[in-house]
Amino acid sequence: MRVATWNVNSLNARLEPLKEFLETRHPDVVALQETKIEDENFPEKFFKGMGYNCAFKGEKGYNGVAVLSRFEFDAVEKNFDWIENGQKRLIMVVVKGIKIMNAYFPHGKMIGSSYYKFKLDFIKKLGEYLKNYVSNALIITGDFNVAMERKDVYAPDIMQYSIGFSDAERKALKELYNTGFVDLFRMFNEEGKQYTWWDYRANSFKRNAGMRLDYIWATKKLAEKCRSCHIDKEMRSKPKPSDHAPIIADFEI
DNA sequence: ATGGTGGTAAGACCA
Repeated sequence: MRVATWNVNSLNARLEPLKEFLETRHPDVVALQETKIEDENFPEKFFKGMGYNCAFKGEKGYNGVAVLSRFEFDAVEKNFDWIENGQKRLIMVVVKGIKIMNAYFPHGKMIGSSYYKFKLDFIKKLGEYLKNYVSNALIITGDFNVAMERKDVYAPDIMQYSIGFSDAERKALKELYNTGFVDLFRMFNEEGKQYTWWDYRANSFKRNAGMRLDYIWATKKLAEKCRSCHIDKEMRSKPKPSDHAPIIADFEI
């Protein structure tokens, strides 16, 4: 079973690259973030035609999450208003007996801002919710908007004072992680300078000035069945890319 | 590299 995640930065703008991704990578389940599309306009038939069932929750212009799956959904849960405060950031599905939480964490804007406090609160509440399920087969994936370690950012000494790598954000994410997850990418690759996001500006991709903000985490027993996990950097190098690269994980399931 | 680019939507806002 192949699971992927990708912040597409607008589904409409990324339909062609996403089509190519599905046709060449053959994922079974794909978690998408920043779809920026309301449910009535979601191109469900387009994906159905490619063999994917769709679960989605979106809004116009901002946020929005979706899951594409070759397997039937055993369940779809969208009611996380107490965590996301009306923003469309969380959708959870069950496929093949595995719970998959697809999350688009808040950006936080500026350290100390109300957006920042909302981000920290979001991570805390999400952790409290997922704690109930960590003894089972559970995946949390998506754009977490926080880099975990110094080697996950291109300039750690400077960036510890900027959004996405501040102490409080890293601490909050570490607490969520320590409830019982394994970072699948780090199971196979301990090297630094392995990023999932590069700013569109300032030639960041060519300079590899990026951050590792996107993850696929699995609970421990499920992680033991993971055979590979890599960042699909090629999708970031193509024309009209998202600013994020997909991540792909393969399970012996 | 404190400026840059890109998406949405029609002037800013968000990332």
